[in-house]
Amino acid sequence: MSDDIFKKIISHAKEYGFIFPSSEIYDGLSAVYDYGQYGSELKNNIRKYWWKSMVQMHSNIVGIDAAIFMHPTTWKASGHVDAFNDPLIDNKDSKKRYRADVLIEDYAEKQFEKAEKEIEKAKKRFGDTFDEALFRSTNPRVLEYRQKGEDATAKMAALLDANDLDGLKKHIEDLEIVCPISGSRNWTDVRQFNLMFDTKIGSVSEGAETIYLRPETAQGIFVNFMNVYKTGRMKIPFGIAQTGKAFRNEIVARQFIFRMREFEQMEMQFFVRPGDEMKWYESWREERMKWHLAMGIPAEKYRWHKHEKLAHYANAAADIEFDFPFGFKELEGIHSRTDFDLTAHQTHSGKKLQYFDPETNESYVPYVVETSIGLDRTFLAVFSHAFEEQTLEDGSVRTVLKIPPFLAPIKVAVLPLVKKDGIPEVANKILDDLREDYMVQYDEKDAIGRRYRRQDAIGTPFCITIDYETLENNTVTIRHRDSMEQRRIPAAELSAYIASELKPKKT
RNA sequence: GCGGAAGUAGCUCAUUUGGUAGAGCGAAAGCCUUCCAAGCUUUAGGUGGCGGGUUCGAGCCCCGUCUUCCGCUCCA
Repeated sequence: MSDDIFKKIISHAKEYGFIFPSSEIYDGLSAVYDYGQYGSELKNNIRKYWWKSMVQMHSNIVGIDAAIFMHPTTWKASGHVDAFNDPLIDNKDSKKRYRADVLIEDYAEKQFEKAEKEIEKAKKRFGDTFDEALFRSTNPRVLEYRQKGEDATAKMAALLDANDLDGLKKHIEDLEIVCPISGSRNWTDVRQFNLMFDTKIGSVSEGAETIYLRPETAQGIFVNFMNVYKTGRMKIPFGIAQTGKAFRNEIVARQFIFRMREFEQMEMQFFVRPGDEMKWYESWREERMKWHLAMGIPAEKYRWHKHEKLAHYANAAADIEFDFPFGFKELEGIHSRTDFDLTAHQTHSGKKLQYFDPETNESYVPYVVETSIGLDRTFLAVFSHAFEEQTLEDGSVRTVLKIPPFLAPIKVAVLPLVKKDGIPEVANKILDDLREDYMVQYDEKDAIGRRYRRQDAIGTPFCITIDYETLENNTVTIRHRDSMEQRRIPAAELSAYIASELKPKKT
């Protein structure tokens, strides 16, 4: 059902110039897409809406545009080099994939549990006279289990450090670890999945250094913290915002533009005094949800998802999920990142990344509350929610994109009712007047009803029609996309009227 | 990456057992029209994903490959 709608949405996106598969004439490139003539407009408008809300509307937030290439140490400090390098292994019978290190850790955990069980059993047997500490340190069974577990993880750590994947596989086989699903020991080789893209910097290939395409934009903000703080006369609390491309070599990339290898993030890192972070975390959660709702999309399409298991850098995290055609999925994350990143960069760079607080007369590494939203995902949220096939009273079907007017790629279509009697000339005059302020389109081909439908299909909120009455009193009709209703207004008032209709909703 | 399904015009699809491709919508040019798709004329657009094999002959059968879609571990 919704699968069907999703397919229609993808087709529509292509057919009307919103999104094309990348390099399609060469059969495309998996999980990479291009934005077409209307798609890039919509995407730009969403980005502008975000930038205005975050930067222009906050006197204590500034924007930057950091490079995609960054010094390789950045990613050691951020934890991405380690966290994004997973050794994976498949069980050939169950077809399940596991992280090799997790399998071994689970095995070790099992050994520890066995040791605890021995202790429990002994407790029951000896009753009150039981000396747990003595038993724990002397019982051969307990010691053996604990030793097994510790050996397993110690050896694993050594193998991981040496990047010895064959050794890791042998280790799993030696420990006789079985797949929890199939129960078999029929394992594939261990393979390393590096989720960061790398490339070489330097024109000569020897001596060239491996660098990564950033997997998140946030680090470009952290490494510029001192620059912005010093040159921008910033006082805590303050934020730094940035939009830009990020790259992840996802193992599976799916669901149209929802998960792409190359995607665009809109992030804001908000620097606060340590201890204040929960207050700001709550406040930004509220503010970000308002931003979504101000697009006029109903609240029931959104929900919160609180993280139980936190990433290595966070002490609180929640996601805004959106009801996509394939279900509720993450759209934006609001994370309290503590001082993890700045402290890590301070350690790795040897440079002080601290804020001097004149009120308390002391320096500290600020805490960070991050808002991080996927631009492509927001695009998909807006687009998929806007897509509608309406059955009208006469039984005809109207395909319409109910994109929030202020985000629509084309704001106004100017349509002469007929192609004669000087009407196109008047229409072109009006078109030129509006072009200065709005993305406009002119169409004189085919019956008027068909032209309306064409504009509906690309989400144009307003169609202006010039008719014979225009020639008499210089008034035109303006048709609203969603209601299909028209009103007649003087041509001179058009620009002001449209401007007032294009404001985002206040919440 | 593994398993399953599928790749024919911009989109949705047809071509019944192999005989060298069609429709609807869409697009373009024009005609007709004073306000909500489907009026008329004309036109463009496909090396049937790509490569190989079987055959007198392959969109259809076989193999390989690429891509997409649906499930699994990662994530914005």
